[in-house]
Amino acid sequence: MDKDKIDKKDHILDVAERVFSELGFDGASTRTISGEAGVNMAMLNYYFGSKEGLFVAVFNRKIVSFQNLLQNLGSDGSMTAWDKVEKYIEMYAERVVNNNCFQKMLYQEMAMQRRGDLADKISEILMKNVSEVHKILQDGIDNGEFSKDIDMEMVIATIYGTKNFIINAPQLTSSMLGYDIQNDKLLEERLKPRIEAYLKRLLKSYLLNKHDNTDK
Amino acid sequence: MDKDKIDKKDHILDVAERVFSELGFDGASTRTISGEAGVNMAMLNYYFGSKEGLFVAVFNRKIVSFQNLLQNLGSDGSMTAWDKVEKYIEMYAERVVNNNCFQKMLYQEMAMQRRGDLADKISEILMKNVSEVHKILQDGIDNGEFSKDIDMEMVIATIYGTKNFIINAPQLTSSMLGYDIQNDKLLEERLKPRIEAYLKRLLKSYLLNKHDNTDK
DNA sequence: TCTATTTAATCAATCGCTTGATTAATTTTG
DNA sequence: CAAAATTAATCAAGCGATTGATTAAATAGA
Repeated sequence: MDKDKIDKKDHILDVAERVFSELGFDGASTRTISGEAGVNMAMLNYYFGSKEGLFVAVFNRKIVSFQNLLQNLGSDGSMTAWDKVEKYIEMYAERVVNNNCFQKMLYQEMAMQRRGDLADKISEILMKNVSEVHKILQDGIDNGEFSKDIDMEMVIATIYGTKNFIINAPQLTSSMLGYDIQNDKLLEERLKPRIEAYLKRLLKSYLLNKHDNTDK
Repeated sequence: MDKDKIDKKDHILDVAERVFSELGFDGASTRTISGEAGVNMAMLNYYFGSKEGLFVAVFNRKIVSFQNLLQNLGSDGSMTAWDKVEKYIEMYAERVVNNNCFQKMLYQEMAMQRRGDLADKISEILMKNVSEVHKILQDGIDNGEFSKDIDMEMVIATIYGTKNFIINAPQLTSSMLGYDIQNDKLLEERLKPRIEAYLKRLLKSYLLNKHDNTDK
């Protein structure tokens, strides 16, 4: 049946997503992926053309949800800029829990920029999100909510970077925080609200604060 | 000659460090490393035992400079806690320029936590740095300089994460910032001072600021 | 409707290649 | 000469990819 076919491809993508993010592109062999998915090795090439094709397929499946996450938020006229930032932080913290496996793989692949076209494609997609946040921040500056001399690009780097660091260096951050962030329960109940509260307050004091010009 | 031997090993380590950080552990083959270093492949095993031994050797060579970077700073009684934070940010921004190649590899390896013992070793080393920063922040709280309810661990994640994000996703951040951060000149003249100024102000407003307790 | 034909899905087997590592022979050094 | 350093050649293992055969499903022809 058609439904079964789609399910099977989706199942492969699910497994591939997990294995890729656990072992990286190189570390994840097609044998491992097909083995864990319970399908013949040749099926990967049959469905996705190549190993890289499979990787791209995993990536593409996520793009849609990536795309429109911010769209509505940015164009919502009923919220203040700061409300939007808060809302974005909440959406982002949510992804920490749900998509961290995939995002880990994504930034791994981007970090070692082999297969340059793919890394470019990834960053091109992410730039759309960046642009949306950028727009929100710019609006906040324009309407006087935010300090006019904030470094918008660095703020974005902080939001993404803080989360990525915690997720991508789990041994270190688990040791730092005193609990295992690879444990889903602890991730949801402790880390997620903590990141959320922290980022809100950190950015609130930076964006809204009126800075004095006296440098020590 | 003894000097030549040491030079040769050091040359291999230089090349290995670069190739590892460009291609990752898996992507960097021993043939590539030995080829670019201009030595026979077997020399890597002759000198370092194995590929992983070579990686550890590259890592160990850096440890010493890692270790004592913060040591003096933390135990300096003549500085305020905030002065120490500023100084640390400056030291850290300096490393952005000088060691980003190595640090990239380091976080790559930690991210995909295969070869668990190695990743554990890396994070164990880094925890020493984390502890030093933690101590500085705690001192600041204790003497009333910093707000008592700051999230110290998250602050650390922000410092490391912001920089790592910029360095590890160069395509994305170059596109964001409008100039190529892989260009050493631009990295030194534009990115480094920018990160420095940004982190100082970001953390200053967070650490020193007195927050009101009204949540919208 | 029943059969014939085409298409899609799946498989085991294997191809050529690269990997990290090792060997044994050779060269250099002291 | 003996020890250390270096080399070319080779190893088994694992890789991604492809093959040709087999099965299941869909379609067409009577």
